[in-house]
Amino acid sequence: MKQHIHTLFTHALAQLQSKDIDIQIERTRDARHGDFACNAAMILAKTMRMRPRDLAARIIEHIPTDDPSIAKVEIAGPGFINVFLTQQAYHTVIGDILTAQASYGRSQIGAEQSVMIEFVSANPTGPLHVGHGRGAAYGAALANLLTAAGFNVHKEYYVNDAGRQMDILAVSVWLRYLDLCGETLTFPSNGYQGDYVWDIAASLHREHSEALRQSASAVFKNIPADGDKELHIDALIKRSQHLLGEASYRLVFQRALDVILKDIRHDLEQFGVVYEEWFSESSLTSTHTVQRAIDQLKAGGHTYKQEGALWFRASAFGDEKDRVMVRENGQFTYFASDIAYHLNKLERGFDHLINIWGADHHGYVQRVKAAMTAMGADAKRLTVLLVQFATLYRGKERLQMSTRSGEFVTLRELREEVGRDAARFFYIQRKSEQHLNFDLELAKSNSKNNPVYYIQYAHTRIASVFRELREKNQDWHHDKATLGRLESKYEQALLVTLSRYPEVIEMAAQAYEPHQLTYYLHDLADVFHTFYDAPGHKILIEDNELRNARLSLIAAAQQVLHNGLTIIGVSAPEVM
RNA sequence: GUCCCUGUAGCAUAACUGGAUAAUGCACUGGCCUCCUAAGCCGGAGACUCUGGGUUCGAAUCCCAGCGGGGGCACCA
Repeated sequence: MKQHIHTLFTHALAQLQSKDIDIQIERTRDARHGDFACNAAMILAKTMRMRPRDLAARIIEHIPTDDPSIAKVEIAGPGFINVFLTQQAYHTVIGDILTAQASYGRSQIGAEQSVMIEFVSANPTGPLHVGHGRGAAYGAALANLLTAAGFNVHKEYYVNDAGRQMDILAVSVWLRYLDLCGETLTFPSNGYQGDYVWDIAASLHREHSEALRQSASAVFKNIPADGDKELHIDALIKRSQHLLGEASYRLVFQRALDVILKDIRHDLEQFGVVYEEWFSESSLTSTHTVQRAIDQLKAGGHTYKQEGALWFRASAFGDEKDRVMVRENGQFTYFASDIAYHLNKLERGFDHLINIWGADHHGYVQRVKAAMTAMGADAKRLTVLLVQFATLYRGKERLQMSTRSGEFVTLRELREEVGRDAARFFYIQRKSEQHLNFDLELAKSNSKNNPVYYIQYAHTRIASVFRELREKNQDWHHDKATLGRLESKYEQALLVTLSRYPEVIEMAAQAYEPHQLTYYLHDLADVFHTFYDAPGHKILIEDNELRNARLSLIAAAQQVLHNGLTIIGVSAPEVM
């Protein structure tokens, strides 16, 4: 609809001047200003040396008067051109919705371009906590939104299964295992202390009995004191690898990784978040992609050696300073893997890359883009969306979240406490760059006033009407000839809101802002509830024609509620 | 110190990305169930959009300065 108006104005302007002008058509806030407004006259007034209202009058002359969707066109205020639509224009919306069904609102702006969205990608060193939930909900909703906008979306989780944190996890598990074997030891303060570590250790103990046992004194002999936490844990890693030997260490390491990854995957599935691919960081090393990325940068002359380390000249590409890729001890940095990962993404041929990162990764954006540029890629293909932290409160008390100390609140706990639908909705209700205060007590105690239930309830009420209709054995089929009976302001408001849906999808997708959809759905539910409760607006009435017209209307509303809720990952229940 | 995000009713957030009278929920308050689900509806009160300049026909939105909140500035991941 909006597109149609846009086309009419573009043609009208083309007849007034030769240049192509990018005009804006907007929904009006106030019904007295019509349905759509165009501000072209005010913007062009200066360059055309005319008064805005005079220019508006000339533009209107070139709007066809016989267009079936336009009732009238007016000039208002400083030079707005307001467009009023005909009833007929709105009636076609219902037919569109009922015909297209689940695909109503799908747009072609994506033009089948491929987009890869990488999100969550939490280290597999413990269960997901509530902070990860935000990235999960946001990423999944954004992926659905982009799909609806006509993009080919590929969702991916980058598994950091290499590196020191994983070794710390493996050692943590092994030490707990030794404890279960009856060894007496002091657990390193830098180790992972969550209960899940005990669980993994217990499973190892059940399966391998004491086969992996070493004496605590052998493990801790000559290990630097825990006063220097980093030194202490690093020494323990080396000692564990030495005592266990390659194969056994690998066994402990792999067990920890498998259990946690399986848990994360399960957790996300329960949260309604599924991926096309779980990409392993260590595969980058085994396929020599890291080395290849480094060689490519070397060949381009973007590296240098200093103090035994290999540096990438990131500062030459807009980063604050140069970055190390290969450490003095010969190991790749995390950054080196990251460059390789992005090289791999580029090679897979995606048109757009989207990374959803926590705000703490802010410093990484520039350097990754710098590396892409240095490798000859267009850094604009990569969009990094930073999601601010979610802070969890229980009443006034702010809860601490640290995977290391094990005192975090997990995503699973949150889901069990407030429910999947409410959690998904709350997470994306605000802009991603806005801080999120999540008060558990409020979410629980106020669950009846929850906006998500308000929207779902609208869907349920409609389902209930159709249940009633079936019970009465009454027949209904959409007949556009009856739509003329929809004359009240309540019915009109519903029609207007329903017609906005495709525009909302496009705007939300283009701005990467799923929260726009949550607000729209609340609007739609609001307009529906008002209609439903308005005097004289009962749906199942004797007047067949009006009844059928209203049934068409609410069937369309139900479809749009369903479509929108599906995109944000919330269920559309038949009964509540 | 520097870079990024941010400041809107008591609280939490919107504002079609520069448009017309700043919207929604919670909290507060007055009404509505012989009626398709009251997880609902109708009404009331509540805002100098942090401050001071600037750009514009028009600013919560853009620019500059200041004040407050969060985050980043590793041969950690």
